[in-house]
Amino acid sequence: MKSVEEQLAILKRGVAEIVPEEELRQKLERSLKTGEPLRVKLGIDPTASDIHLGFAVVLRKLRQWQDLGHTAVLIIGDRTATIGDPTGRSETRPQLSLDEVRRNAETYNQQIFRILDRSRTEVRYNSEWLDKLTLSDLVFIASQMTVARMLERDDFSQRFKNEQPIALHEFLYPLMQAYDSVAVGADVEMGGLDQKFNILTGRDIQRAYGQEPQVAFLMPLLIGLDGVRKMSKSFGNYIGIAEPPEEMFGKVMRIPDALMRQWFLLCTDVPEQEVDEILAGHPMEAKKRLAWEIVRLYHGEEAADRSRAEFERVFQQRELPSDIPTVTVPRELQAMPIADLLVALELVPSKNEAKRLITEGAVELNGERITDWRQVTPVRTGDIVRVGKRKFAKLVVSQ
RNA sequence: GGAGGGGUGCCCGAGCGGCCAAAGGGGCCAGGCUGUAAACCUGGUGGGCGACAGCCCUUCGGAGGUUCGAAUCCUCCCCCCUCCA
Repeated sequence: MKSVEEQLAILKRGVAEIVPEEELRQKLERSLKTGEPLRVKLGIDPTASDIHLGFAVVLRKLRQWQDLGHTAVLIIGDRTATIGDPTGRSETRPQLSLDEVRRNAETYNQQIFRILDRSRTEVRYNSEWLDKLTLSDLVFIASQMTVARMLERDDFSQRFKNEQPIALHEFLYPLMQAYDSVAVGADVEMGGLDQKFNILTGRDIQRAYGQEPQVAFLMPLLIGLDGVRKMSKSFGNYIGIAEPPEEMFGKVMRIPDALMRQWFLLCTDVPEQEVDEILAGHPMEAKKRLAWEIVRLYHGEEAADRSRAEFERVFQQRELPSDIPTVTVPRELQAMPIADLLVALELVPSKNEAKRLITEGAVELNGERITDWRQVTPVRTGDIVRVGKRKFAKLVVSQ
């Protein structure tokens, strides 16, 4: 086992906050002495099915804990998801049914172990203990928290100020998450910076149950593709870890330059010093390296090389992608106004949209811009249609 | 339970009888410029028909009603917020 200092050095890379850091050191020391691994908790509510790079930041950190010999306690919040985490929300979260949650959890499980080490992960569902709580348990837990503290939270106070409704059950969420820590006896709880309140509440509730409080281990929130807001499915500014390599590469290339440093530190294993060297060079080269590193992590080196070559071909050399999806054109549609053709082939959602795009010069047939949506050009097998920057289709006329 | 305010397009928000498919902003899409970055400039942003004009259909919480005509007025219902209890 590595020394406490070595462990801390690894763990602290990219971290946002450790509260309180001194307690973490003590726990690590004790663990080293007794040989007893720390129990590092991570709670996830399977509210969506895909895991994105932002969440991967926390997962990757948890993986580091595992590699240092500690135990990851992964809590699937099947019960808490039916409450809905109010963190950062400007409105009440939809409450999911237990069924939906379990279905999402399936997908999660498949993706999550692309990052975590399955053999060193203890997976628990929190309905296991939350559903056993009695009313008097709940009253006891709730009595540990005050309304004032709850309302201090930025998300709640914002909503209160903006006259947005806050449902009473939303107050229960942090308390239940906190009780999870009691149930599994967590030494450390991981989470994004936005989880600070919830995780600190865990300390209070653990204390109330006579347990040693956990340490809050908080990772920064990864900024999403828009360069402004945190990466999140609901903002649509994310990259899923299961996305195809080329897609991933292309999306990384579209992030604002200013994000590169954070992304390098949080999404790759490139040593900090090397990151600085990379960033000192041409920004585009740096970004390609970033994209390459990320793709490699989830799809392997070969896929990373391929994506890079593809990117350079299509967007820098402006050549056609090597792999263009084919679309079958029924024979009778072979000669019809181009706008209708685009709709019929489902390359655009409506004819108005097709007209718009054509008028704007976004549509090309075999490399030639089409400007009149009424144009009737009989298409042949092998013709290439391009819509906008990134949408290509190879036509195949059916016999 | 009482009093008041409010529900508008993906989001915020103006409109309060016709000129409203609905100002303005954000987001998004496209074009330009580039490093497919950002910033910036331009245009677009319900659907359908059409020769750029123009026409038709669906939309302003829900259901009815008044009117030649309603997002705008009336009735009932649903939901949200504030204050008092």
